[in-house]
Amino acid sequence: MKNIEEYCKDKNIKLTPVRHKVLELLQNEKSGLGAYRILDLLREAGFNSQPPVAYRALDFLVEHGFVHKIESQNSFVACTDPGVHHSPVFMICKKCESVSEAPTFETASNISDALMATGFNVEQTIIEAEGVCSTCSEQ
Amino acid sequence: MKNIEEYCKDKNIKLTPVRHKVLELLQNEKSGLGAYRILDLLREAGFNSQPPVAYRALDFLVEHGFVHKIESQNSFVACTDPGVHHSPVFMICKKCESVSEAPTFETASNISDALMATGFNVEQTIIEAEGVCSTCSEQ
DNA sequence: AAACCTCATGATATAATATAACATTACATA
DNA sequence: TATGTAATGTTATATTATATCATGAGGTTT
Repeated sequence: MKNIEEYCKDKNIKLTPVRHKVLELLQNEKSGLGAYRILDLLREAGFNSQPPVAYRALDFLVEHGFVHKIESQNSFVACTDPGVHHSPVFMICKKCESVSEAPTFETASNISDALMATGFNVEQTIIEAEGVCSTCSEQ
Repeated sequence: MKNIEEYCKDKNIKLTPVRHKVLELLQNEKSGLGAYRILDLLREAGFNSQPPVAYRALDFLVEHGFVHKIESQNSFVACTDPGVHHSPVFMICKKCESVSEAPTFETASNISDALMATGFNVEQTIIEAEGVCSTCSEQ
């Protein structure tokens, strides 16, 4: 969080209270949070709680790479490596519902390369793996 | 389609009229279709048009691998290789909106392997690439 | 044939996710 | 001060998806 605050100050990006709060909420969660769950938590924290409030904050955070959207869940998670451009790969545990970002693999960019070779010009990849995390597997 | 019809007959899977129609609609489209767009098309074709009708048909088709869901669009596309178990990789063109299924790459299963190596037990992968297709790139 | 089971469909309502549109405020700076 | 830009407030509505209970269609058992 400190890093992000500095990054924003440096780049003159406005991490306003509501944006800061949403980011904080996401950083405190291992699972993805839906926009309306975030909205509830904002309300509890004393913020205005109309849907656009949450969606705007999320748009901002996603746009700046501080948060990722998990497409298969319509949920959001904090980025574990903000500021560094990357193609995230997510591991979604169906037992404990944790969502974790895999350390960047060559294989992620290999997919892009393979698709590029077919003539398709990749701009962004969405990669989400569903399964059981190591902790849950051990039990 | 013929193949799927035979496959269903063989396995005693019921490809009812509404399911058949939804599959046909998707096979005639290069883009993904949303459930409510499908619903409209069903209505035009004289079918009952309440939401559960479309969702049930889609659930069935997805379950049997005849159709895939495009998570980043909440849309659906016909599978280009039905009956064969695979981890699809989609290429989504943001110009012409076409969605095409990439020929199966080693790299898709490499991702699984790499994640498995970290202890995460992959059961399913969702891989969607956004960009510009070869046809649109040439223009 | 009657009773029964299972799966599919019909029908209504509502939940969950997301955005459009326009008004207002806050702050930087010309 | 006034003017521009970005952020926030506010209301309404669009879009996507599911819960629930009723009805029907087709086999299977007795």
